[in-house]
Amino acid sequence: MEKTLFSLKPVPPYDFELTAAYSTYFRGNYGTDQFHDGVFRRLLGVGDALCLASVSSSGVLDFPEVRVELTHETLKDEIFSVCLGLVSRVLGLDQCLDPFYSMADVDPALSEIARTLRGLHLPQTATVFEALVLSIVGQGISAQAAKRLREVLIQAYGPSAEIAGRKYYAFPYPDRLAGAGMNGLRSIGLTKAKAESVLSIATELAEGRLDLESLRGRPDEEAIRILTGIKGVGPWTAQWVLIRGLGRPDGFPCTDIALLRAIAMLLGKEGPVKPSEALEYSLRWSPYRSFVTAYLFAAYRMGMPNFGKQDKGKNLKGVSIFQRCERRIS
DNA sequence: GGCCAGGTTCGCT
DNA sequence: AGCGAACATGGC
Repeated sequence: MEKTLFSLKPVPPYDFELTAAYSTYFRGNYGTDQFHDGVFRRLLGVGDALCLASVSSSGVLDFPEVRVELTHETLKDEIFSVCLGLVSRVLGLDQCLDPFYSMADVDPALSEIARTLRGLHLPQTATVFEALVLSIVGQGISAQAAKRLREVLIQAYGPSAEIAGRKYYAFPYPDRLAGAGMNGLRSIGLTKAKAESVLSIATELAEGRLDLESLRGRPDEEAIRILTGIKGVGPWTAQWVLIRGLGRPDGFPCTDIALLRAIAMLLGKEGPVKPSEALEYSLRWSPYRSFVTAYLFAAYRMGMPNFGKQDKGKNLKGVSIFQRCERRIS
């Protein structure tokens, strides 16, 4: 194993800790991602090689810099740039938040959350395939159940490497999931419908009959049309792929129950908010609705005041990350 | 044990 | 167009 060091400069403002914590859903471990003691780790599949990225902050909010350590078995030079590109994508280093903040600053409902979470970028998956599969797996079940199912899938079929006495998993390649077959996918707890959907996508991808990465070059509406044309992929899933996989700024999964709850709280509504109402209201946030969605989820998970989940606010070794961010409100 | 969770499809009216 | 059922799992 070799180690190679790099330094990258994210677009400011960039809160490394907050963004890395968000990528693990404020739980320290989530699927392929780990964030402990200020170090974010993720095993990356590059071609037929594996590379562990260990990332930590070496800057501050408005002058951000991250230190990237790549652990690998003698990689070719050109592979490094691929790895760094993936790190940048996964941690959202290149996103510019300024236009979103300009919009949020003058929105009474949003301004406090945006200020509190200033520097939170939107973590993305390494591939569109990954976002799609993770979303399908998480359909219609609780966040806890989704986390568990995703982890089982990754650990059962993802390539792994043991480094410094610790085991890491990369996200499964399409051919591995295709090879798992219905039996394999059912056995980890997917419904028949989800297993069929994942299997068909993985198979078509592995056989080169489907190219999800090419969605990056298409406009939102077209990407949605193509995605929802896939069996098992509805509007909710397509919007999350837009946000998590394609890094688009204006995704909005208006049928998401947790998002609807968050919006109800944001607007101080007692009863449930209907998807159509949420969608109509959200138009004022366009074209930055992906950021709104993520910031609402983050606020919810961090247990911001009047935002539910107070008990879950303590994470990262019992210290509420909210308490750290709270100091920003003047 | 029942019901709701970060939905989608299919088969009915 | 709109409604209900089935689907697997986790937590309360």
